Amino acid sequence: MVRQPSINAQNRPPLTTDRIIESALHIVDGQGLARLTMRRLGDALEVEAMAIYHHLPRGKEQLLDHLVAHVGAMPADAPGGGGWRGGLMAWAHAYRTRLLDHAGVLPLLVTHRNPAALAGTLASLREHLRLGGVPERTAAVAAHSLLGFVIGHVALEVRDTRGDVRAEPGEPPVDWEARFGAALELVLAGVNPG
Amino acid sequence: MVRQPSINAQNRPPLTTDRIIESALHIVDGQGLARLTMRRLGDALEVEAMAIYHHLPRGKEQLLDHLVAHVGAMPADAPGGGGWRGGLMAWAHAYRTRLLDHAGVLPLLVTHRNPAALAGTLASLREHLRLGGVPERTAAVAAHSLLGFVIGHVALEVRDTRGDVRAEPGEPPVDWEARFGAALELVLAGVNPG
DNA sequence: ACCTGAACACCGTTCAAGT
DNA sequence: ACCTGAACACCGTTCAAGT
Repeated sequence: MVRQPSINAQNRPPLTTDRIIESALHIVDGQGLARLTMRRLGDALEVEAMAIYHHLPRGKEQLLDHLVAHVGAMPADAPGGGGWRGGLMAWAHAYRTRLLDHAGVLPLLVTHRNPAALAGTLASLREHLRLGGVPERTAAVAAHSLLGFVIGHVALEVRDTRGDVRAEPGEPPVDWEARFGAALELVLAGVNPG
Repeated sequence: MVRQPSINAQNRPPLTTDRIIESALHIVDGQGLARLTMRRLGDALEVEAMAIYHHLPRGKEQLLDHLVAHVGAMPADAPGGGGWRGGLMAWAHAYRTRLLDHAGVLPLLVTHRNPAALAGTLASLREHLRLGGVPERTAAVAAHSLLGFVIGHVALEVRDTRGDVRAEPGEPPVDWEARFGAALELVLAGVNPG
């Protein structure tokens, strides 16, 4: 074991904005949004809570803004082999997975917080449709329709599934993966090129 | 002025669960969810915060559960003159208005909190479609698709509009009412009876 | 430049006490 | 039964101080 010269006395990595975001997301994913506090985040980073303010001067607000950007930004690629419809379906499935993996930040997504966070994602959806031959005006409507649908559908999923799995008397449990796919086809069916 | 006999010494109406919910919703609508605290709610009701716990033993959690139920529950009527499609469009516009009026509770809607809150609304949508001749399986998918779409689309609206009206350089401001209507038609276009 | 420690003004909630 | 008042364990954040 060769000791590095001039290693930090406490032997810990320097505090960076990226490490703060990553650690915050880890807390939200594992314990829920309510348990994300500056003091707990400081503990996780082995630092006093107040040290965070040196990297995020606007404090917790700025931290939450970063979480929204981190989870909500996911541009769609230009339409490829599967055609624009197939490309959008793949994007929707991937975006759904992202939202489900970070369901704790979903409440932050339906707020005015960080208005620019979803702008890039929306713009890429419009461009994807435009390149697929969908006229400009329809593309704008379809982009809002698709992104809104995915967010709202995941909200319904989270609402129904998270928590203890209790057998309901009447109805069988919903296969959300299949349900989402079917609803997605229904939504995209209404979009016509030209 | 005839004085009522046995009037309350403090001359205030008795504290009820309904008055608590109503007052809480008023705070959320006017000042935002973050400013809804048990102490402020007590002030608004001219009561000590701790008095609320006598009506809502589970405290703030139970209060928020009530807000979700109050805003999220809005069954669709059976299909009438305008046909099932027209009925669903009217319902969607009304539900959108409801959500926009109480945008502060939207973050609570995309949580596992009060899982039963939207069950009645969803069931009424399924029944509406079923009565309109849409087969059972398609109706279930379409109900999730429609409710998810409305919630998600309102989320995008809130995200874009709330806050200071700043003129963006490139794009003109979105007419959200029209955009929602167009996207709604697009979503419903995919639903076919029989 | 980067982090700490104490302090301030808040929270939600409990618990014994009042009427 | 219904409400109060004090208390407890937390919050986010400021600010002067350390290195």
